[in-house]
Amino acid sequence: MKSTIPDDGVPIGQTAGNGSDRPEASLHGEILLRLRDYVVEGNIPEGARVPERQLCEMLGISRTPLREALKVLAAEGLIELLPNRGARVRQLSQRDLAELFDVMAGLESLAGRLACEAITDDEIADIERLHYEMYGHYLHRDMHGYFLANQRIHEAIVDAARNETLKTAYTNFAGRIRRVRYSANFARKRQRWGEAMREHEAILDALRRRAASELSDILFQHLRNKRTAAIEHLTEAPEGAPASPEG
Amino acid sequence: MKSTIPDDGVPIGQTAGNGSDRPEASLHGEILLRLRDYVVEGNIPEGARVPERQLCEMLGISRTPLREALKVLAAEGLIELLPNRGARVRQLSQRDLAELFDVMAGLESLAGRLACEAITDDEIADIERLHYEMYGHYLHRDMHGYFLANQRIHEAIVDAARNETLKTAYTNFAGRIRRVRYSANFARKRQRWGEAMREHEAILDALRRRAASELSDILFQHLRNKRTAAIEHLTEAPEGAPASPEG
DNA sequence: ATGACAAAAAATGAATGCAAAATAGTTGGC
DNA sequence: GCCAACTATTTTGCATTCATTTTTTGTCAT
Repeated sequence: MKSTIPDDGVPIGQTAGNGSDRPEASLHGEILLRLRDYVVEGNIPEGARVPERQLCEMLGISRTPLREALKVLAAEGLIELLPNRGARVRQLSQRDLAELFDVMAGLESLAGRLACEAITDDEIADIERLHYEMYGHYLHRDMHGYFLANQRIHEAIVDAARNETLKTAYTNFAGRIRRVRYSANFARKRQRWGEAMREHEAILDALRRRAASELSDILFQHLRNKRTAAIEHLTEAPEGAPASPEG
Repeated sequence: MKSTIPDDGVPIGQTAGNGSDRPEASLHGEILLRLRDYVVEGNIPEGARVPERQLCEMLGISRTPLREALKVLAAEGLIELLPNRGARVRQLSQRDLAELFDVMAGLESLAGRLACEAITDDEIADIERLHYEMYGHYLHRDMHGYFLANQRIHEAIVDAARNETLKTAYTNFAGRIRRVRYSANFARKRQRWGEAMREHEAILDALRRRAASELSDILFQHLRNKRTAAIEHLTEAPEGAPASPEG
């Protein structure tokens, strides 16, 4: 059965939709990137089993590099590896979600604190522009645009912290809750939107004054509120959630 | 100097000094734990190349599970994998160190904030006991005891945050700077010791009052001061530098 | 008909084998 | 005598193969 995978099947460079713009030499690295995206984007239902063989055929590689990639994804917290029972997409309990949001809040809070030490006026101006852009989306009730602008603002703050280690960790955690995060934003009632806008104004204000502790507080609270909204949302519509809390 | 290392060398179960108390079924998991400890404890000089073959013989396993473990350690940031050029123990630049300390500061700061929401009086009492124990070590100039008590206090705060995700991340980052962290504590001049004690008192005070934002600030500043001390220390005595490659 | 047991099938974990790349060692040219 | 190019050895990356473990399926007994 094995050799039925001809070379012409799916050569490595194919990277469907991925674009070959990412500089990754080794096969396992390539696989890692593709698999991570594949999982993060939600192509596999939560808790679903991920058969190695099937993925191998899909990616056109042997099991060795795939298993290496799986180990890394497990270390990142995206999937879990049950001994002798294969890989499953990690299912986030409500508790897990709450924890992740809090950690994200802590990281952004830290980013804000550090940003106050290093941010330039130009960077603040950039964030202001994003803020007004977001405000425009808010007025037009453009949910998607608002979401993107919002994300870019938070990214800009993390960038301004000038801490690659922080940014890497932030990106990692963000990946874990990406799906939920997005759908959680849809959960925003009008009222919460308004609150969020006011919070963002406060963020900008503190940033302009380089008030580190204050900004840290505001950012944490801002993310905390998002967390609440997200969890309420999932409680109401437990789409991918495990109905029975396991702990 | 070919391999010529007979099979009778070191069977897997040997786990010298490790003790088999850790519940890890799979071989690669066992390997991962042992390798991580091995690296964290500084058995391999920074920046040194780590040939797979050699590690395999040392651990008595084949390359496959070892390579899986290496990939995970690379994802954790302990080592780095150069394409086609093997694994090296990651060498932390001063910048990396500064970044890591800041992230640790952010995580502890977050831990303190969260702890204020959930900590019990008993837990605070525990921390108080640790504090007085630490004070005793301080008075007796017992550096090692002080270091351990100090570490336990910070751990207790992280535990009190009741956030497993945070704890995992904290442990991971702590592992990356463990060596430096320890030697950095030796760097403490008398004066810094006194300061640290006062900071710890402030931490306890804020914790008793459940003053989340305040505690968050104090913890961040406390770690920031440690960071400064550590980096100054390394600047004066760059011990871990790659004086002589392993050849 | 249902449950338990057993054998077959499939999947996972680890080892080995092979091709390509890198490093070391050597030779040849200037 | 020194540097460059070429060859040999080592090392890495991936595929394949082997050995367990799990899961499924089929049979039998109650």
